[in-house]
Amino acid sequence: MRKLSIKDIAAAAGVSHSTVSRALRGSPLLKPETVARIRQIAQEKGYTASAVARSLVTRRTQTIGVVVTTIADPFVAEVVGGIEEAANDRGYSVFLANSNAQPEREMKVVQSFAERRVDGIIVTSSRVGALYTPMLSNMKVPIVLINNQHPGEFVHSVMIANLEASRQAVQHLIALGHRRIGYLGDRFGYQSDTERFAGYREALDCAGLPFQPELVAHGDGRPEGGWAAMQKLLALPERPTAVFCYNDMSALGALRAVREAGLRVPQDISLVGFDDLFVAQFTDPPLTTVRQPKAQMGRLAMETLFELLEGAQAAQLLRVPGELILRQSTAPLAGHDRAAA
Amino acid sequence: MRKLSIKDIAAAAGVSHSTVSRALRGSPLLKPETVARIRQIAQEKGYTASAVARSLVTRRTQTIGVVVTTIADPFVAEVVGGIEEAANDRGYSVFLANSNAQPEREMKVVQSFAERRVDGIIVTSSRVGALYTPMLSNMKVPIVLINNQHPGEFVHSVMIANLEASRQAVQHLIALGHRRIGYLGDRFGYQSDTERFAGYREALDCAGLPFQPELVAHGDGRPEGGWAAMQKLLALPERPTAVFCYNDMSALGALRAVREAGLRVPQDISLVGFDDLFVAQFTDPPLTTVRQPKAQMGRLAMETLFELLEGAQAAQLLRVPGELILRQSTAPLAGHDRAAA
DNA sequence: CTGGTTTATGCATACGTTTCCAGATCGGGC
DNA sequence: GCCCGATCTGGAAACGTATGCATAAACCAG
Repeated sequence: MRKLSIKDIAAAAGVSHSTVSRALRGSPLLKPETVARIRQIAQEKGYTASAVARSLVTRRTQTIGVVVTTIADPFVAEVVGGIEEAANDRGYSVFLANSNAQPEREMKVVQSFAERRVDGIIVTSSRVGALYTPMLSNMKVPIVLINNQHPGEFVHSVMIANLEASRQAVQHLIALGHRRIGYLGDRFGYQSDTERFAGYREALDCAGLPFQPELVAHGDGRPEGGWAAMQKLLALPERPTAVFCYNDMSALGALRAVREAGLRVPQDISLVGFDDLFVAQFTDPPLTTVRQPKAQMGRLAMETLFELLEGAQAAQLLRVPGELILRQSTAPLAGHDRAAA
Repeated sequence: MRKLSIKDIAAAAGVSHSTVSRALRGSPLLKPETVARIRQIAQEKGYTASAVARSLVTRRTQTIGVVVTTIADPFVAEVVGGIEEAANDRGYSVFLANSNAQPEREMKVVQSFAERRVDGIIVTSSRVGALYTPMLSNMKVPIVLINNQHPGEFVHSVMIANLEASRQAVQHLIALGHRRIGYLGDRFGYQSDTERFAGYREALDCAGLPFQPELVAHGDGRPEGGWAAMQKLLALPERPTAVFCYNDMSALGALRAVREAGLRVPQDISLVGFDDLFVAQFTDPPLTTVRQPKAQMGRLAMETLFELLEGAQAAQLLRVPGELILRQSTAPLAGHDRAAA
């Protein structure tokens, strides 16, 4: 038994297939009773319209492609949740594809999106650099990047306000009396690392604290790298009393390194993360961190895409503020009277 | 400038559009040099075939729909990662949709999948019950369920071997000398809860331990519910010395409740979870739990779907084993000599 | 009753592919 | 030189929908 088409139900209703098409789309040209009758019949027969045939003629698929490094990353998953929700609200479906941070794979999935004629594309935390953009921009669909890791002005993007957020985080440490504050960054030179580092520097400058290069260490954005980087900082002749970590994943590793060294957080060392992953609430101690409004960033990206699809102007770059979440991994410097800070 | 079609490049090559179609698909009918020439031209002109037009005639979209409760759930995200990977390996794209555990929304997205003519559907942790299946089965596409929460034989599914895994987890506690072992379950009566509870009972029976109803409490599968349920258990005149939690999320709440009661895990109470979420490695103490091979379950579901798509028989029910991961939230019963167990 | 509007419907075409069938070209055996 | 088969290519129809245009029916004013 073939899937039924508009013609089958046209035959059943004794009208032309154009009439059926109009009835189902709710055209005002038709007599209301005709519309009702046809819909009734379609319903009874269990007819479901073919979006693919529709797309062929309308040249719109009501579909967007989302490429992520890996959906298993909790940060990414929440962003995608926001995207999907916003898309679904407007009748769009989303294609999801993992790039696994491999440029060639990212190209491949974007190619596949092009063949599927998605109306737009959202890319999160792309690590694909300059070679990337020409390809993206010569396909005719609008593209929005979320927390893009390589600077570039040509496309639309929504990003966390890295500099302000990290400045605020470090200022929090300074307010607690800390003077030797480490920065645990990412060794790959991504934009978010660069910007967060800049915020760290700014906070030091504002407080008149000297920048000490030996207090900077680089991980890989994951617990393992954070662990190794933290060990270096702990091995310093004069170790930092507080460390601002590039992201929560690094902070997890850092936390472990501190504990393994027989020290306590926050009594011996204060730790701040970035992202506010779910896990941050459940570490020991719960992690002070900068919250990124992940789902909202997803929604925002989707809404930007909608504006673009409607031919409207859209902001080239949307910066959303982070929020410092105070938990128990930060404490006043031992022997420091907070009021005196 | 319109997107170019097969005809545009046919004109450029001085052949018919049928020939172009064959060249691009790699038909053996064509002279190899013709194929090469046409591909060359298509390449130069930046042609990308339209999957939607193709789908219309082939009646295959090379597309599958995945419906999840919410992609923000880390468990789900990993499963979806496995699905996407397996799909992508074979040239399939995946539509992702959140149901937010609302039946009507789940219906809606499945409807939308039907319109898009997906070749198959995968549903994870569906909480939609019986009313659901007729609809699913009368659309003609194959469906596979992952960890379905309502029993039913009509469709294909892959599930974790709940009973065996939970029996093993509880036996671990028994081996540690525990005798008063609590079960912290889910109050919604899902299949996974039922089965895990059965495993708990079996383990008690095997060890000749009495089942004590007061040692069973129900949460909601999330930290809040686990927290509340654990408080009840702690308030017992004679509290359990170990608790097996239905899932890691509940265990997180339980952990917090224990700590708030001024007790220590595992010295005062041993705790076991289920799922092995990422967070389980980073709690204090790290959580002993049953690992579900999430990505693999996703792959398996996808592969089952492929078999179905090829018209092959496929197992109605695939059970994958869990794996007990020993961490630091379980310890021998205080004053108990393990060797004597 | 007639002619001109308005209203409701049907016809035909287009969207961009795939694929069946027919036709053209070519080489070779007789 | 002719015919046959093999090899390659083109023509045309089909997939299921949307929509511009033509047309039929109904209405109303004169």
